Amino acid sequence: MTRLPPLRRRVLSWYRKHKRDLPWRRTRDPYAIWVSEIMLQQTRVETVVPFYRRFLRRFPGVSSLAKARESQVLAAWSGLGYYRRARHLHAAARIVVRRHGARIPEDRASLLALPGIGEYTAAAIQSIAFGRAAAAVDGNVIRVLARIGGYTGRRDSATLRRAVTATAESLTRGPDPGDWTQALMELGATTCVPRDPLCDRCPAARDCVAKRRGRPDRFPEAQRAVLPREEHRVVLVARSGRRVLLIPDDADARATWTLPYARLGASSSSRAARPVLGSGRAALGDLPRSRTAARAFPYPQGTTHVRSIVRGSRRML
DNA sequence: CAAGCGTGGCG
DNA sequence: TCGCCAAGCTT
Repeated sequence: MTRLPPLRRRVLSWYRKHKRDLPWRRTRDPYAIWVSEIMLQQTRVETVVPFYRRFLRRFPGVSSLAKARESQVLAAWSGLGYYRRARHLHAAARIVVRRHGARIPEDRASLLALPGIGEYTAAAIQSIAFGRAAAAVDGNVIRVLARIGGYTGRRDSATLRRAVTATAESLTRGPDPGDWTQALMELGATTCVPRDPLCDRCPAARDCVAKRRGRPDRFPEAQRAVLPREEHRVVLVARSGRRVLLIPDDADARATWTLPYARLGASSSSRAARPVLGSGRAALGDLPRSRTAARAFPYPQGTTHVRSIVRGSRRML
């Protein structure tokens, strides 16, 4: 483990040379960094960028976000997915205004108390926005450190997570905690990628146990496969222009409803044609602007139908 | 702690 | 076309 500090230095200098120019790397505003971290949960950088720009234009600070109606926040989030993140972010903004005088808290406990902020996001905000040493362990970090350390176990196993977290915590100590947090994730996102990692340009190649053993792509072990499942229900569909209203026949207030794109023969690329319809008793949303989306949407202008809809979900094998 | 949550990209 | 996965959190 005496080799870890040189490893940290090499990865940091690699990051400064190769990091992507991303909008949230051009600010030190904790609110903006918070928004970026929430959007980036389970979502790729390239997907987030346009949403991040629009969202910050629409809600430039925590106070404007807190003042907005939830429906406005959801509208700005529409198309990004995982809509609970938007509800949590909005609720958290109101808490920050009320309880913290509209300043993003710096300490771990206060951050964790905000809806939508877990261990990873709290540590990411602490290090990136406030320069505090905190180990942000996300999927990238698990993969990168599992490979470097040669740790076995599945990506979501408690054992692997513990081993990685211990290593990550020992590595946080040192200069520039925020850059370090981002460096490790950047390495995972661009070089130490899940399949076919680019070891010949990796600053940690000489430290990497998985590479030494061969087949670094085998770390961490594969996740279990999942099966899709469909539920068919009856809903009322009303459309006016690009506005769409869904009223399900029963009130599962927590479900997010979309229309049955799969039955239209839609390919994965036109899954984007699904209107985002929020959740609850009645769900209101907009059709995407693209021509493909308009073609894939079978409900004519100005009419009302009763159709079946699909709720996609996942189940372990 | 497993399940559920949206969407897009890749081989 | 299909399966897997991606800057996780909540219940």
